[in-house]
Order: sequence, then C-alpha cells, then structure tokens
Amino acid sequence: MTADKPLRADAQRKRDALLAKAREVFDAGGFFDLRFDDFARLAGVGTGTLYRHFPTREALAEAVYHGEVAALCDRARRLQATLPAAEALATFLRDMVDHIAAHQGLARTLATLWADRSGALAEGSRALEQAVTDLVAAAVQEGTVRDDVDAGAVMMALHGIGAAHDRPGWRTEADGVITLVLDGLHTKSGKKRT
Amino acid sequence: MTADKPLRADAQRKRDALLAKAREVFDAGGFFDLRFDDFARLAGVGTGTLYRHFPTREALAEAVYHGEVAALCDRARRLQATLPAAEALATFLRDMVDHIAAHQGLARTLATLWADRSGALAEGSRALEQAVTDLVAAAVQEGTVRDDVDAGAVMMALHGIGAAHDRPGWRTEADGVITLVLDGLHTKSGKKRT
DNA sequence: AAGAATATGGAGGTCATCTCCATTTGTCAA
DNA sequence: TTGACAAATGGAGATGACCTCCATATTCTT
Repeated sequence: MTADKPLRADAQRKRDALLAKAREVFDAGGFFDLRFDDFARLAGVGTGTLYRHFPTREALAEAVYHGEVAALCDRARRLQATLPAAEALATFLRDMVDHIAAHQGLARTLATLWADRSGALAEGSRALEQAVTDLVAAAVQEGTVRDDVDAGAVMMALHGIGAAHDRPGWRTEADGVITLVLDGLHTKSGKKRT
Repeated sequence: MTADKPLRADAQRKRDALLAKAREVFDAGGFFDLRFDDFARLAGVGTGTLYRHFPTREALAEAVYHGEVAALCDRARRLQATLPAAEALATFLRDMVDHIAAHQGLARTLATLWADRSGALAEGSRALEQAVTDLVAAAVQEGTVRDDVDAGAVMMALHGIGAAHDRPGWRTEADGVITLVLDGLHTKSGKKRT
C-alpha cells in the first residue's frame, strides 16, 4: 500500500515544487478558487506533470495536509496512552478545533475530502475516523462515556464543524459543538429513547 | 422583497413544468448528477428559459424544497407555541432528521445550499436558522437549556448531519448527533470552561 | 557514452455551463 | 377583431475549466 517505488530525481523535484507552492497558496487562502491549470504554471510545472503527480485537486490538498492529519492521529494515540480515556477524547477534539482554526485551508480541505462521496475515502480521512473511533471506544470501555451513541456521530459533528468553516462566528460555534458533544457523551442513564 | 410581479401565462406554465420535472428527478435521486442543460430538455424547455427561471442548479433545488423548508419552519413555530420550549426543540430536531431521511434529495440540497458560501444565504437556509435560533432562545429563557452555548452550534451540528448524508450509517449517526446535542444542551452548571 | 526507462510540458480535445438574440407568444387598448 | 407592444422562448454557439496525449527532454544503468 505505502510501498511507493523511488521517484526519479527530476520527478521528486517537481513534486516538491508543487507541494511547496500548494502550501503557499493554501496559506494565502485561494487554493480552492484557483484554476488547477494556472496552479501548475504558478508552480513552474506543465499541466501534464501536475496531473501525473496529483490526479485531482483533492489529492493535492490531501498531500499538503497529510502531515497535519498524521500529526493529529499521532496525537490521538499519544493522548490515549497517557490520559484517562474521557480526557483524551476531550483534549483531542479541542485540539482538533485549534488546528483547524490555525490553518484556514485545513477546514475546507477536510470538508472537501469528506464531502467527496467518491466511494474510496481518502487515506487521511480514514485515519482520522479510526482515531476518533478508538478514542470513543476506549472511553466507553472506561465507563465514562455512554455506549448507546455511535462514534460516527462524533465524526458527523466534526464534519459539521469542517463544513461550516465560513460561518461568521465559526470559532465560537465550533467550540460550542464540541462542548455539547462532550457533555452529551457523559454517562448518565437518565435519558432513555423510546 | 417578496413582491414578485405576476408572470405571463406561458412563463408560469414553463416554470411549473420545470418544478414538476425537478421534483420527479429529485425523487429518482439523480438531480445532482444530471447535466443542467439536459434537464431543460427533459422538462421540454429551452436552456435559455431554464436559466431565466432558475439561474443556478441550487436556485432550482431551493425552489423545489421551498415548501418543505417552509413547512419545517411552520412546524417549529407551532411546536414552540404548544410545547414546553425544551420539548419543542427536541421534537423539532428529531422531526428534521425524519424529514431529511424521508426525502433523499433534501439532505443533499440543504448541504449544498449551506456549503454554498455565496455570501447571500438562501432564503430557506436563513429561515431555518432563524427557527432554530428562536427555539433555542425560548428554551434558554425557560431555563431548561444552558445559556453558554450559541444556537449556531446547533445549526452547525445540523449542518454536519446534512453534509454527511452519504455515510453508510447515516440515520443511526444522525440520531446520535441529535441525542448528543440535546443531552449536551441540558442545563447543568457542573461543567465550567477554563 | 549509448541505450533504456522515466518524466516533462503544453497544445488541443472534451464537456458542462451560460449568453445572446431572432423569433414566437401573450396582453391590452382601441 | 386587430394591431402593436412587451414579455418570453429556445437553441446555436461562446466560454472556460479540466484533462489527455505524445514528441521531446532528462535521468539512470551498464
């Protein structure tokens, strides 16, 4: 799966150039509004080359944020190893919002990757989902989180946060969602569904 | 604003034909995969006419679901008038999921309308947001819902539900999100943010 | 150094979206 | 009814983004 055959020197160079320019454009905020072809020229590369390296805009976006997402997943694992499960989950979710808030493009990228109903979910998305699922499962095991709500619900809420990235009060509302989800997750058998 | 000048007879006829066909295609599920031009022909109308009546695909989608959304808003008002605020909110949110589940296209439409960061939010979206805001405000007033979380957070969660419409376990997860949000909203000053 | 393998770039094909305007249809006053 | 004016139509074709293809260039291997 991850067994990529070594690239030729020039290929690697171009690829790096593309990623570097992509990061730059992301930070400037205009990545999703730019013609993909123009982007190639911007990076000093032919369109053909661009498409060979990154078949779609989303593929490039994913590559740019691959490290970011991987870091998030790592963080999830580390938190899970060092904190009580409930706390690990809470910290992770709040960190996630921080990360998204810090990198303008990340929210939109995640939202796009996510919304992309292309069947095969992108690697990054899948990893993130797994991390969240694990965190929730651990907390359920621990007994501090209810077991009658699917981890997918948390994912869905995150999805909402990402998808709504351009709402005026985004940060406040995103924090609100996390608060609601975390409080809602707390074990308390009081609520029963009919 | 809503002062539309009366349409000429033929214009009205074409418009109705477009809406009728659009409903049909929505129910068949293929609305968003269909070429917009082809849709015009399908409805027995020239492309020019289609574009004059509905400048964008989203405009048409909104028109189709205008009634649906209006009904939801009405329902919100009626619930608010007849039930304790907290219950009204809960019922409304659950009904909303039911509605979305019932009409395949509605979820996608709402998600699209929503995601459309075209500045001017569509009328339907705006109305829905207002309804939710009112419901939450009433419940806060009543004292059964915490006041430290913005109503926008609820909206964001709904957004997530709509945006994730194609996840395999959608229905279950959507119900989960609603459960979390509702439980999370319950007043209990135990939680304090540092 | 020469041959094989790999990668490049950008001209041009494809396709959905949207515009434009000559023609048709409806409305209304006389 | 009819003439004349306004409103609406439809579909050919412009536009513009996306992607492919392949003759040429670069790198690797022996």
